[in-house]
Amino acid sequence: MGRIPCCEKDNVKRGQWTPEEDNKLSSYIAQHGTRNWRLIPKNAGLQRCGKSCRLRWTNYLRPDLKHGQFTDAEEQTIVKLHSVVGNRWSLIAAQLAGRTDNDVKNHWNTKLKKKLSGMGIDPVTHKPFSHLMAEIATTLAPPQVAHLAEAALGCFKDEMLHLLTKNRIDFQIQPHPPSTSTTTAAPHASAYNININGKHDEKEDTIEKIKLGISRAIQERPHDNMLPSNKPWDSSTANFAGACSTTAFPASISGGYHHQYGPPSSFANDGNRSPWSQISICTGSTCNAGDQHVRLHEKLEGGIINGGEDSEGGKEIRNGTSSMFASDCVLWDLPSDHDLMKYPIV
DNA sequence: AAGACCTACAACCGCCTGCGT
DNA sequence: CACGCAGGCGGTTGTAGGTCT
Repeated sequence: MGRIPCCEKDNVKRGQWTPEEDNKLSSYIAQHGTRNWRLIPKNAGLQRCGKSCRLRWTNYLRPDLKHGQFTDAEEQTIVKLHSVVGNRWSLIAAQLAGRTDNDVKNHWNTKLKKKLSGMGIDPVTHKPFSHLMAEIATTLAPPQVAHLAEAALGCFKDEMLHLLTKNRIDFQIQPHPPSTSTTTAAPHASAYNININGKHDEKEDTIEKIKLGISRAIQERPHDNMLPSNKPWDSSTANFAGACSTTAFPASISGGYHHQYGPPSSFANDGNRSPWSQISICTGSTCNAGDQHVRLHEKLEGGIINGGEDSEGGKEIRNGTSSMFASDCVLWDLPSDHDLMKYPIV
């Protein structure tokens, strides 16, 4: 036995709301409030389903809603919370004044997901792709690794291809030049440089390069005992379960979050630094301590985030954002033996 | 200039949960 | 306790407007 529909579908209008309908609904709610959505359309003179009215009101007409662009701080919050609670959009939206779950969900699906992918972070697990590769490599014997790597490739190949081709990034995986790059090369300790050189559209070639990256990751896999046994991505749910029982969960969330993305200061609001650049430099294998870390900050801020061109010819991909270029630092940043362990996940 | 393609966002759908009877 | 209903939620689809070729 199916569920009784919330309204007779024959008599209700669907699709886009007109300004007249909006006015009717708004003025009715202003006078009578939002009790009993089933009656509201009838009483307000609308040929709409009560549910449709409720959605229109909560997602669009409510006077306390913000309609503009999401700010950096809001995006930060979304990513943080998503890393802990997953797709609990209403929970996330509750932490953002004036934003609805629908807003947050749409923003995540259209922008933030791609942004994270572009930075080499898996938007589902919030782990760097290099971490995933390392996990594959450390948990399986060689014959299995090859198969699983293929499967993993299948999982994010499409997304990567989309990013690579849409944004016209040409990934040229090549060994570090022997010594010439000490001052000019990207200051991360990856086994490869990844150049972003403008137009290049050979998908098959790209797939091959990704495959090469995977096999390289397998070859260079760290010893099994080098990966931390307590995986924050596994425990994050548990953290949240505990945190949820209190009302102070945002604090708990921030605690859990920097486990995955680096030191807590990554998210401190220190002036004009883009939170994205900070995330990107602290992801898994990318983050190298000391001078290299500092130089990378300088590089990102001076040469790239400010709209410049870095010394290797890399260009900012999308006007005004650092998101795609951040991928230069982390995407296919293949794990060398101890690279992954430089910033053990506490 | 026109069609194809892409993006962002509004709206819908169906399931789940909680509450009143 | 069972049932029915309203509201909430997350996933998915539709579409308008912008961009690219």
